[in-house]
Formats: sequence, C-alpha cells, structure tokens
Amino acid sequence: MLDPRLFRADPDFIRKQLSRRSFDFNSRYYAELEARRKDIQVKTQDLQNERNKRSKLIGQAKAKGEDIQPLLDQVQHMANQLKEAEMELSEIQAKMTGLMEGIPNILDGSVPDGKNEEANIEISRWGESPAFDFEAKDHVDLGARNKRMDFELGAKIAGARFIVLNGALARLQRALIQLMLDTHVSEHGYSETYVPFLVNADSLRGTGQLPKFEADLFKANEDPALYLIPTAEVPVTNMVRDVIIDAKDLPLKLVCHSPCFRSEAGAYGRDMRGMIRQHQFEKVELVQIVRPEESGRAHEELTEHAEVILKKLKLPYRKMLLCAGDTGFSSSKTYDLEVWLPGQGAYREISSCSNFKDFQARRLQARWRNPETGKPELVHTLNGSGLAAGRTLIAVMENYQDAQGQIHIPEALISYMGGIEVIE
RNA sequence: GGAGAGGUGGCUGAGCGGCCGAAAGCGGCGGUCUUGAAAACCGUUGAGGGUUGAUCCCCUCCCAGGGUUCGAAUCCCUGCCUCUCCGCCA
Repeated sequence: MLDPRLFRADPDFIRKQLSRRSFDFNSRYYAELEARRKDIQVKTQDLQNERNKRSKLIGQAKAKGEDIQPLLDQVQHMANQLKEAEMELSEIQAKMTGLMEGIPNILDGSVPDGKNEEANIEISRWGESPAFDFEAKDHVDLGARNKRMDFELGAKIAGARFIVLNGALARLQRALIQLMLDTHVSEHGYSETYVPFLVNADSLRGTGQLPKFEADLFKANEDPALYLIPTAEVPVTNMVRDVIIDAKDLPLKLVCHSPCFRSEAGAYGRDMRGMIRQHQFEKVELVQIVRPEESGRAHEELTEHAEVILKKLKLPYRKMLLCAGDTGFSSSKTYDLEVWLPGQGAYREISSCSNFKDFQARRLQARWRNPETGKPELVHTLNGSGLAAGRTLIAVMENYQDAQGQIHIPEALISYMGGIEVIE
C-alpha cells in the first residue's frame, strides 16, 4: 500500500508514476472519496465528543443524586444519528482501503520504461554455456531414463503440472536445497527458519497477494480461510506483521526452504513441457527486513547472495533489471536471475529479487523504533529466491549432461550426494 | 475430540457500568548524587487518526466482531488464541 499522505499531498505525482505501469489511477475519484471521508470523519468525531461529554455529565449528576431524566432526554436522539455517521464512515473507509489495496507500488527511479519482458535490461552475464559436441537434450528427455522424472505418474496422482522425482534426481534436488541453505546460513549470515505452509488471508494481504491475486492461489480451507503458500515470502515476511522491531535487531536476514503452490491460472498452455512451470515446486527463499535507508544496498547484496549459488554450481546466467511493465505489483525494483538452459537454448528465470521498500511494511504494519526520532517507523522489506530448486535441478541436468545422457554432478554437490559423481 | 481456566500498556499484574488510556511493580529514557559505575531519590515513558502553520484540542484502540446502555476494559453473544486435565496420536 502507498502512503495516504502522498495521495493527499501530490495525487498527480502518483498518477504519473503509476502510468509507468500502465496503471490508470483515477485521482479524481480518489479525491472525491477523500473529501467525503474528511467531512464524515469530522462530523462523526464531533458527535462522539458530544456524546462523551453528556454521558460524563449524567454520571456526575447521578453521583450527586440529582435528577438525570432531563439530561437523558437530551441525549436519547443522538444515538441514532451517531450510529448512522459511524456506519457511513466505516463504509467509506472500507471503500478507500479497497481502492488503496489494489494500487501497485511506485517504481524505483532506476527502473527502465517498458511494457513487457522484452524491455528488461541485461545488467551482467556470468559463465560460459557448455560447448557440447552433440545435440543437447532437454531435462524431459534426460529425466526419462529409468523414469527418474515421471510426468505421467505425477499426472496420475494429482494432475497436469505435477511431477514425481525418483532416486538420484530426488536426491539431487534435496542436495541443491542443502547447499543453498548451508551457504546462506554459514556464508551470508541468514538465520534458517521453518514456517507454516498454509496461511490466513491477513498474511496474504500483508505481502500483497490478496485481494488482487486470489486466482493465483490454492485455497485449502474455507472458514477460516487458509491458502497454500505461493512462496515462503508470505509466512516469513509476515513474521514481522504488527511488530515494532528493536533497532538493534535490524537487519533481519531470514532464509527458508519451502514448497510453493501456484494455480498458474492464466498460464494455460505455457511451458507445458517439462518441469519449468509446476503447481508445486521447492524453493529456498531469502528475506530481509531492513532500515529504510539500507534497502537499496540490501537489494544488491541479496541478489549477489542468490548469484553465489549459481556460481558455486558453475551455471551460466545473466542478471536482468526488470522494466516498469514486468515488475511485480508489490515490488519497487526487481532483478531476475536467468539461468542458461542448453536444452531450450534459452535463459530462463531461476530467481527473482525484489525491493518492496515500505509497500509491504505499510500493509503489514511492520515497524522499527528509530532511535533518532524515538518513533515507530515503517521498515523496508526485500526478498529473493536463492534459488528455485526445481528449476536449478533442470539447469544442472541440462548443463551437466554428456553424449550418453548421463548427468555429471557439479563439484559443489558431490559431498551432498554421498560421493556420487555421475547419474547414469 | 471431551472438561475446565484465561486473554489488560515492552513485561508482571490490579481494575464496584461513569472521574480509566487504565493502579502498582519491573524495564526504558532524562535528571540529581558520584572521579566513573551501582544504589538511592526526582521526573518521564503506548499506538493510530482528525484538526492546526505549530501548540491546544478532539476521536479510536484493554484479543477480534457483534449486542445491551445516556455511558462498556467491566454485562451478554459469536469467533480466534493461550494454558491445565482426559482421550487420540507423528
């Protein structure tokens, strides 16, 4: 959510900023609501004040043993008037909250213009794509051997976009997760955390998935509403919801491995081959809660932490700065890391690292006590995949294949694989 | 799943339906004292919002949502959460 004070101070600035995302902000409608809100709020508070005063008088009169009937008569009719005003106020407040919750974050000044991923900017490129003297297979063909990667079985048990991994491939995915967690904990200073994989609506509203993107989620329960997490970002970031954090506890750096569940509504027919786009996948997520002035630097740092994993695995990748049209709803600035997939002959997203600034924090009421002002102020939140394990598995398979279709285990993983060096 | 107890400020913990945003203690902050620290003493110390140039002032918040009442932390209903006992379990 954006700062309501900014709306009042400079609605035109907001309209202009949001138009970069092709988001049409109706500043006239907003101003209308705001004017009415002000009016009704003042009226309501006046009535409340009046009621409080008179009620106190009744109390005092009663204590002195005076006749309170005349006073009661005066107040009687106020009740309805007040109730009406209160209802009107809460109605308009709900309307405004609804409007505000549907407005995306303002983009960082460094985010380039552009409508879609074609306008994203390549920041850097790392590693050499492997030079095969044979035709590179994709992970589907590579995984078919011994049914280590079984799409039919996944479909039978659950449906399309589900997969079963067997034997060495299942272990390889686990090894990747271990490597990631260990690296972020021991080398990058994150503390590991384990969280619920089902979350309530408040949590999803806090990080921005609700109310606008309910269709992307799997709802697991009605009353109370529970949803499968689309990313560990949701439970982990919500750890600081409604919390005033001690300045000495910042920055908070958390790493969490979790399964992620996405309905992929609106992705019908896209990436149907292989395990690029699944309803369920494993991911290691990095989350940072920082002082506002730190978030720019933290964003660079967090992205580098994700890059370290790719470097350890010697997987070629490039770092992209997303353009205005491709940057997510809650994010102010996002870097995507795209790994090279020889089987597809393309770079594909394997990590997305975002700075949300105070957008999530305002929804979450996640604050810290600024020692300089002594007041609670909003923190900044960031997160990024470090990395998506399923897609990393694919990348390892495709980049480390040989002419026979065997997978060679990257050096960094051999100890996690119990010494196995090749998946035959 | 069954039975009971309870949810109050950073924490502990009081609170006859009216003068309670809330006693007291602890903690925090500021000060006195001290070479410094501790102790002691004095003062101060919740959040959000409205209005204002800024104060003043006003409103809301004692788990959440409804209700009763002129007036609710206090009474009633519903929900959520926590604790204890029994059952069942990983």
